[in-house]
Amino acid sequence: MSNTSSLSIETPGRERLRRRGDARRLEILRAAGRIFRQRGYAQAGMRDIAAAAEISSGNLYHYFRGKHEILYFCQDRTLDTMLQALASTRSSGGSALERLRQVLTAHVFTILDDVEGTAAHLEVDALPADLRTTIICKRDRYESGLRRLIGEVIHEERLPQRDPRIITRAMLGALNWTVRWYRPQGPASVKMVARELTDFLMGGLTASGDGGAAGAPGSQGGRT
Amino acid sequence: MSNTSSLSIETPGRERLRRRGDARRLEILRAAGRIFRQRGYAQAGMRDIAAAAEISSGNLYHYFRGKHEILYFCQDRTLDTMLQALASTRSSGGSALERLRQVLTAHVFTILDDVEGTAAHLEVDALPADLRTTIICKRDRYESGLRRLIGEVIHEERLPQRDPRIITRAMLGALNWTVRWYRPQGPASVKMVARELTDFLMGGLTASGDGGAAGAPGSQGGRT
DNA sequence: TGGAATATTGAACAGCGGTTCAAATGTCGA
DNA sequence: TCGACATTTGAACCGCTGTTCAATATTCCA
Repeated sequence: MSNTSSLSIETPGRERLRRRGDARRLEILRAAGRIFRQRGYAQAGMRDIAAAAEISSGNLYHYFRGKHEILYFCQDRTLDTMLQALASTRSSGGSALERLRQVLTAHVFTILDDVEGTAAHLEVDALPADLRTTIICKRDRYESGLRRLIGEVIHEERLPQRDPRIITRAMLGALNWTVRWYRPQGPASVKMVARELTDFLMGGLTASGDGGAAGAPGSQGGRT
Repeated sequence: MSNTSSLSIETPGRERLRRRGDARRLEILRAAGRIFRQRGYAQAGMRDIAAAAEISSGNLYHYFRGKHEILYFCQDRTLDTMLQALASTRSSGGSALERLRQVLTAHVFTILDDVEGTAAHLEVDALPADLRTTIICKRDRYESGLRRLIGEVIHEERLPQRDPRIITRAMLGALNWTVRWYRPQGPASVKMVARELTDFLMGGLTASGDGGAAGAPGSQGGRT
């Protein structure tokens, strides 16, 4: 966080200033996160972000090198939250099934929460190469942690072997997709959505291990 | 498709010309679809699309009113394919479970197929208002068709009641998310991905109807 | 209080990218 | 072959948007 080159001795005053700067920096990130979720990175203008943060557009550049960096820190913050949730369940001592449920629920909240929620971590492609590799690395850490957890569930519950990579991504897809359709004004609360989603992802639609008749491997309809 | 104002009588020659124009129009849409999937709508430039379609940038405007319209037709085509798949299973006479499996598989192919696949239908927000409403309407028709099918499955198989709207969107999320991670050069073929995904979505992770201990409604870790 | 460092502003800049356009070329029926 | 119409081109246009900058205001320590 502290990016100030520590050449000068930090007097108490300086310290307070820096703190105030960091606070403002966080406000900006929150505002940017909101705008990004509303319009997407490409559509969000610096002037929009500035307005949402209630400062002038030029002033943004006093806290960040540019739009890229704002996006970068948004993503970084979100991923940190998710990694933290992953880590905290690891020490919770529950069964793998319970821990997975906790992680999935936390994921929904991290994305959708109206105050702190961000979906910026979905726009990786918008980052320049150097920043992108850092983020992708962190994202992969989260994904592989989740994958390992899913692997544990499969092992503990003696479920039929499946490719955990694809299952992980299926879950991430279902979770991340919520930003595309969830609206706070809508009928469902974040809590309800998280509940229903995890229920579905954990339990699945059918009671049998294999989803019914393995129908029609041959192509049918449209252009399969 | 035929947008030519039908004031003039169509001579056989005109007809052939129009057909040739339509063929080119389709080539452009295919090329645009590829570019959109690679870079996303915002990052895709008209000059890129033109290059991919092997024509000059200015010439694009002889076939489409602008970038918006290209996206529009891409989305329209994709949705038509999906609606067709939905309709064709309806008359296939299989059980609801089988039909759902078919639709999910077809969905993956429609998105990921290397020749015809498009993911443009995910970028609804980029459209201007008038075009957007048309597309959203069609997309909703697909979604509600899928939702109905899922409802039938729940009813036929006597599964525990859940909110079909959220389940539908969970499935759509898992399916549509594939564009974010699937790479043709990667280890898995489209067929394998479709198979694993539908297996997961149909059968679910666990054998029991309710995914294990309903762990910890209380908040834990991170900022839930 | 004075002065140095920090914050803040809004106008100006720059270039990227969608679009337009006049001109050249190709196509087809008569 | 001629004329009408479709097709194609590439340069020029222009508005939008990220960014810069010089000037002004604010903050805080001595």
